Amino acid sequence: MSTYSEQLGGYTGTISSEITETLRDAIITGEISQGSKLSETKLAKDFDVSRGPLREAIRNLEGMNLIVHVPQQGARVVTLSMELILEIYDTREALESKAASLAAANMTSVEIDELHRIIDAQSKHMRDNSNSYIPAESDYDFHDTLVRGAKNKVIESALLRRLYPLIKMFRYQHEFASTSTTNSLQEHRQIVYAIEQRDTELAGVTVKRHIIRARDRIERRLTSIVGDKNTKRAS
Amino acid sequence: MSTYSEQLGGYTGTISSEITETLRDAIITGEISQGSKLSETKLAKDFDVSRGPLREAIRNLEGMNLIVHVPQQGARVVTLSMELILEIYDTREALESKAASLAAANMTSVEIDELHRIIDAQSKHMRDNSNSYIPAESDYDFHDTLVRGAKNKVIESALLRRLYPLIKMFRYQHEFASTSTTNSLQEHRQIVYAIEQRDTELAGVTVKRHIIRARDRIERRLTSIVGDKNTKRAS
DNA sequence: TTCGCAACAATTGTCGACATTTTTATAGAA
DNA sequence: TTCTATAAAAATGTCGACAATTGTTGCGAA
Repeated sequence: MSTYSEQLGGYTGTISSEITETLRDAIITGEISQGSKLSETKLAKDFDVSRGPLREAIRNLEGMNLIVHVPQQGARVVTLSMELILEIYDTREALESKAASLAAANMTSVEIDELHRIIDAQSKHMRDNSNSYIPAESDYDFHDTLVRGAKNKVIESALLRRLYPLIKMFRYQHEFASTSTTNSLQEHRQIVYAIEQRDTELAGVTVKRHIIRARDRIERRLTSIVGDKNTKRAS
Repeated sequence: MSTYSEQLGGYTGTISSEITETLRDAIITGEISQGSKLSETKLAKDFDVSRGPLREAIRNLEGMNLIVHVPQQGARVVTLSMELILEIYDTREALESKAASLAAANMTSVEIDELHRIIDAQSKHMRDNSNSYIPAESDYDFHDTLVRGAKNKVIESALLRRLYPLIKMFRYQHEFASTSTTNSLQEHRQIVYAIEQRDTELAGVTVKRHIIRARDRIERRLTSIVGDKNTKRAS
């Protein structure tokens, strides 16, 4: 649950760090709704702390792209428009496919074993609950491990710290919590295969396709609801 | 000079914003040296302000990846190891090639004209000062315009706000301020051509190659100085 | 000498109050 | 009614002081 907040943010002990995590979860789950204003004075009263740590927490959330802070106007929870979601997935496509290439070159055998364990668990889960979905947490585990395996701290923070929170927020609130079943698992297997072969190019294109497919599913699903907004797309 | 800080950060009037810009420039130029500690109390005295705005400024700089902040330990200026520089360029390769693809699809003709103007200026500059280098500012203008043309705010902030400051810092302090001459200009022309043709794929690979070449130049130059550290590479 | 512990100094975290700006509410004129 | 202008209210920005943690220094014991 608090996996990446401990490893990446390094939050320890401080009040602002606890508030950061609490607010983060509240935003991701939608308990604090999209677009709503985060009043410093009000939140300070709610948490019974001074405004100092609260401002720090807001800054932290801004670093996760979960809120947008406008000087002298305050902070608002990000609004997940369809346009933004697609932009996020385009960005993820670029970063995570590169991460996969690097992972194929740099992952240790121990880390590859970890990928196998995750996939096996997913496989078992689907045998047990026939034709079920991959649990969201397990899917995150897979991608987390993949990204960390790239051994590139810049890509890692761009993805795990700045992009994934938004993706989690979207999935949670749109009940995309479950990724599609058989196909995704098969794609995960292909990814691990490519990495195992140390085939950097194959790993890259396989992950790229994996994410493009997710993006397209989302686009189809959202357009069927929202109607036909103009969407831009390339490559 | 303060182009992107006004447009992206939206810093207006506040003390913390001014301090942010001052410190940013001091870090980029090396006036504050890499790895040095940023003491809140000391800096607050230097700027003659309280520690509040200063902490905000430090957070802003953290968002630009220019400093690393460790809770209960303070903030340090980032250290541009060769490893980090190469990671930055790998990340840039992934993001900016994608940005180019999107730009080929989404750029307006006005923006394409802007690219032409920049290139023409670079061309003129090289005719006038025979066999000179492209000025750093002009090179940034080109890439800024390209990235903005993608019409993807997520990629835009990842590049302009979080990655470019580091690149500027590196170039400035290593006197890479000037990019290589004839080749780079020719590559810029190829990029604009691909965008003009609305060829998303070509635009992507052209930019990718452009950045890979820059990365390789840096790697060769740094390894020749530092010696032979193990470097990882894929694709 | 080297290690460990205690007292001290320095730094970061937190707080409450004041200053300034933004927003809202109200009143008056077109 | 609608718009503008003014005043009140609320929110953010900033400050100085205190609390808690970290890092350092110096002494004494093994």
